[in-house]
Formats: sequence, C-alpha cells, structure tokens
Amino acid sequence: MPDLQHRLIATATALLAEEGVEAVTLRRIAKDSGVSHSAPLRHFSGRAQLLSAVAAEGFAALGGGPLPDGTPHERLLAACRAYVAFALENPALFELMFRHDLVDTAEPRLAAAAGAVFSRFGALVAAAQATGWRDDATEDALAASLWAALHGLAGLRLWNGVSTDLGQALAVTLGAYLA
Amino acid sequence: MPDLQHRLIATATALLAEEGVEAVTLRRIAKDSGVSHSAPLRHFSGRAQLLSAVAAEGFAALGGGPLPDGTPHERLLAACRAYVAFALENPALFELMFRHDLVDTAEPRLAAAAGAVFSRFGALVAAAQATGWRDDATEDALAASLWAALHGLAGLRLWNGVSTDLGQALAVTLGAYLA
DNA sequence: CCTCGGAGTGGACACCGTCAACCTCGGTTT
DNA sequence: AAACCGAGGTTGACGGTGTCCACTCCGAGG
Repeated sequence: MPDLQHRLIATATALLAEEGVEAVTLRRIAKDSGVSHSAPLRHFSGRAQLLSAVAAEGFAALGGGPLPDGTPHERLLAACRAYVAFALENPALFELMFRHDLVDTAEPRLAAAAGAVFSRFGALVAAAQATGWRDDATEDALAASLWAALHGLAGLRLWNGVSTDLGQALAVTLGAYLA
Repeated sequence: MPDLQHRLIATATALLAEEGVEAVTLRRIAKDSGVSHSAPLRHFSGRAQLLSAVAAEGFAALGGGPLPDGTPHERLLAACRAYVAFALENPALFELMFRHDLVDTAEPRLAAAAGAVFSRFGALVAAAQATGWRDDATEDALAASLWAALHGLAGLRLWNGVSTDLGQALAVTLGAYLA
C-alpha cells in the first residue's frame, strides 16, 4: 500500500461522494483506509489540510475538462454549461470546494487550483469580448458576474428550496448574458 | 426570564453574528443563556430545529424589508440590491440560511419563510414583466435565474476566492437582466 | 392535600479533532 | 559491523459536541 497520502485523499473523495460532506471525518477516512485513527495526521496537519487537498482535486477536475472547438462564444457557452453540470454531478464535492470553514483557502495548492479555474474562465470571457461581445464591460467584472450567475444557479439547485426547472433557468441566464 | 425558547433563539442569533456559524453550538447557546447544557432540548428537538428557527427569522428579515415606491422596474432593482446587501451585512446568518446540513429544510416555519421570500420576489418579477420587461421568459424561470445570479454574487463574495469589485460585478449582473 | 406534568439539571454515551508517547524498521553514519 | 535516527504507524488521552436518560422542582388542577 504505497502512498498512504494519496490513498487517504482517494478514500475521502469516495466517502464524500457516497455519504456527503458530514461523513468525511478524519477517523472515518482512517478506518476506511485501514489505518489507525490518527495516521492521517502524519500526512496532513489537520482535517482542513486533507479536505483542502480533496477540494484542490475538485477544482482541478472542474477546470481541467476539455472544451470543444468553435467560436469564442461557443466555447464560453460550453464552459458555462460544464460548470453547472459539474456541480450537479458532484454535489458534495462542489459544496466542499466553497466551504471556507472546512477548507484552508490559504493552502497554496488549493488557492492555485481555484485561481487557475477563474483565470481560465476569465480568458474565455476575454476571448469572447475580443470578438465584440459585451466589450463595454471590464473583463474582470463580467467574468465575476457571469461566474456568480452560474454559481448561484448551482447553489440554489443543490439547496432544496426552489423547485423550478434548472434547465429553463439556465437558459434564461445564458440568454441574459450571451444574447 | 420568561420564554426561554425565544431567548435561546436570540442568543443563537447574536452568537452567530459575533462568532460565526461554527461557534453556534447547543452547549454554547445554553451557557450564554445561563441554563444547563441540555435545557435547549426541552424546546427544540435538536440542534437542527434551533438553527432552523434562527434561519427562519433570517428569511423573515430578508423578505420583510420595505421597498421604495416607484415603477415595477425600480422596485425589482431595489429588491435585488437589498438581497446582496442583506448577505453582506449578515454574512453568517445568510450562510446558515442555505446550509441544508445544519438546518431542517422541511421545518414548516422555515419552509414557509423561505417560500414567502421567493414568492414575493416572483411577484416583483411578474409585475415588471407586466410592463413589458422580458415578457418572453416564463416568470418562474426568470425569477429563479435572477435570484440565482444575486445569490451567486453574494456567495462568491462571502467566499474569499475572487477579489473583483462586487459593485462592478453587481452592476454588470443587473445590466444583463434589466437592460 | 395530593398528584401530575412541564421545565430545568446533571450524568452518561458515542463520536469527533488533536496531541503526546511509544514502537518499529530501513537507511545512514561512524 | 554497530550504532543511530527519523519517517511513518499505533495507542491512549483530553476536551468538546449532540443527544438520551433519570432525576428534581414547582405550580396548576383534581
């Protein structure tokens, strides 16, 4: 069993997907990995560090997906759809990624992974703006606004309070920005 | 000291605002209220119920604010600004209100309070649509989309990852929908 | 007067994160 | 070759948490 460190991350990721963020406890991860309850502390300075590693992988997966060829417009649209699709397919992971109380946002690898996602998204926005789309707004503000719109869509969906069809709402959102 | 029940909610709300959601523990609420550690269980079936009551008051405060007179357009705009202002002024409360792991979303009073906010928002959207604004979209989808955009703006702001100016991003968001 | 039930208390249990002491064993140094 | 030592894993402990249970207290109703 080499690399207990990676095995712990894998166990935690699996546990997260199967039983939700509340079940991802250090002792549980250790037990599921077949080691003693405090073995994880040899590889992570605490729970936050371990969860940060899981979240960092989440950001890497979120930002690492390939985008189809096409116009900047089409590529940006695909990225938007991919964002909310990722959130719906990995609800617990998506939740964890933005839980600043569980995760150490200052953790370098996590901050880098999250920053990479945002800067990649910003580049897509800038490319679309270069073709004349919404070039009145600054790239930063536009990217933040659009990201927030998608983020909120996913967040409200994962929350159970609103029951309206996500597909329709997403269409309205994309229409508001990309039309 | 009458009405320990209400006192517990008040203590929890204050504790939430002052020290964040992680500090709001049953034992801490009890101690700050001057009662024994398990007294709250006489009035709430568990932590989730107590936090649900706090969250319900949050929704009531969020949805209870007065709106200025004016055109439906202006009133909707004011509601949008009020939403993100509320989130920034009560970050921990806002967070709690959407934490389905801490709160019992099926709790009737909480569900009613949250539903009231959404339906009030929907009415504002419908009124604006009646004046011809974006009357191509269904009211449900439009309201959900717009709410999500605001919600995401607030959420990303409370998260520390993006550093762009919230005012600019909000202006872009409102421009995308209300222009 | 007695009872009886709601409200508060204190103790217990299981679980959690974290820390400190210990043990083991493979590689390094002398 | 012998002594060492540190990385990695184990065990046990501590304080904190939510929740259950047995107990007490007191005031209202018969």
